[in-house]
This record gives sequence, C-alpha cells and structure tokens, in this order.
Amino acid sequence: MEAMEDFLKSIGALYDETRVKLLKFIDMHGPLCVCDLEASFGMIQSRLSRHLKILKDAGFLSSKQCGRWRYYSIRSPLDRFRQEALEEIRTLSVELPDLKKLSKECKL
Amino acid sequence: MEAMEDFLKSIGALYDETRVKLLKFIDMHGPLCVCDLEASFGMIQSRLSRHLKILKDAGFLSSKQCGRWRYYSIRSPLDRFRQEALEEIRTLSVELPDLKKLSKECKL
DNA sequence: ATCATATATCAAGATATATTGATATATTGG
DNA sequence: CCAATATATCAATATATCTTGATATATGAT
Repeated sequence: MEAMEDFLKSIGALYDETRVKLLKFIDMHGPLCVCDLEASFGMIQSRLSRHLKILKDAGFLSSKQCGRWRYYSIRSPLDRFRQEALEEIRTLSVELPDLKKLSKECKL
Repeated sequence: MEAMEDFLKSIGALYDETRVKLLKFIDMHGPLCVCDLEASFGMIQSRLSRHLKILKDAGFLSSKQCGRWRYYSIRSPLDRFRQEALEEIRTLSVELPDLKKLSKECKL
C-alpha cells in the first residue's frame, strides 16, 4: 500500500472513541472474541464486528479462528508508529467496562 | 482537556491528506503565512485557513502575527505522541509542491 | 441432518467533516 | 482616511463515516 494511504488508514482507525476503547480493552485483557466484547461493552454484534475489522485492516489487530469463536488480539509486532499510538492509548485514563467472558477455553 | 478528547483531537487533525501535506510542508520550509501556502498549493484561502486552525487547535502548529502576515510553524516543543506522529509523516514519500514564497521578511 | 450460536456483511438513515463562495475584521501603504 | 492585501469565519452543499436492523455463512451440539 502507498505510504500516505497506509498512514491515513492507521490514523482513521484510531479516530473513533469506540475503537480506541476496544484497542485498550483488548490490550488489557488479551485475546477476546466478538461475543466477549459484546457482553462487556453492551454493544450490538454488527457494530463490534465492523470496528474490529477496521482495526484489523489498519494493522492494529490480528485474529484467529478457534472453534466457534474468532479471537482478536493486538497484532505483534507492531511497527513503530502503531506501537507509539498504542502506548499513548495505554496512558489515557478512560472508563472501561469490566470483562465479561463468555467464550470458553478453546481446545484447538 | 480530557485525555480521550485531546487524543481524538490530535488524531482527527491528522486524518486528512491535505493537513498531513501541510504539516510536512511547514515542517520542511519553516514559518509560512497562509498566502505562501495558498500560492504553493494552489488552494483557496478559506480552505487553508480552516485546515491551519485545525492543526493549531490540535497542538501541532503555533502561529504568530507579523505585520500583515500570520506565520504558522511547527509548535515547539511537541509532546511525545505528536512528535512521533510528525516523525512518521517525515518518512512518508509524498508529492509536495515547490515553495512559492510571497511574504517578505518581516521586520517586527 | 437440524438447531442454536458466532460472526460478517449489507442497506438505510443519522451524523460528522470537507469544500466552496461570500462576508467580516485587521493591517499596510498611499 | 481610503484602498488593497491578508486572514478568519459563516452558510450551503457535497462527501464520508457511524449505527442499526436484517440477512448470510459457518461451527458445534444433539
């Protein structure tokens, strides 16, 4: 992808309070499936699925399917700028919901 | 300002190709007035003025009035995240116009 | 195979942001 | 003071993004 395009994509992914919170939450609580986030944030599934896709396409998240669940986690490694952005998000004092984990251990 | 609000403001300022180019251009060519940018980029004045205000309000630019011109430059110092964002922008290979400087040396 | 659960995607409406042209304010030079 | 230049702001329109509800696909349990 072109440099500017890639930069704007990463910036665009961060330009939404919901996504910043999701990123911070996933960073804190490790791999989570959509349904965990749905329960924790009280958001509808299509909205979460969309935001996760945007964060993934922008290079902040990776996902892996495990059984019936798709787990999202912080992509590793992050390039320098995305890493710095994540550090900045870690420093933000933001009210986040408690984790409500619905998905069980995945045996795959 | 609240942490999240401030973060989103800085991100929002960067989420526009025009503003990224302006930031890079001002970073390269030092203090410039609106009319210099107008001539260099071939953009209308109201559009430039608006984008410069957004970059300034977001903490990336400072301005000082000198005679009939208002000069915009990179704010110094930048906090860590904004500095990192600027570094990232410096690395972007982007086509920028040549500088056309209309404003004269300011004697104030 | 059938049903329930998990996730992704699409269409429609609501909201936010960008661009333009017009207008207002301020400064310089005559 | 008056005219020209520089800048900021506003209103209207165009464009992009977000949210919701509906639908489609896939996996696991019975």
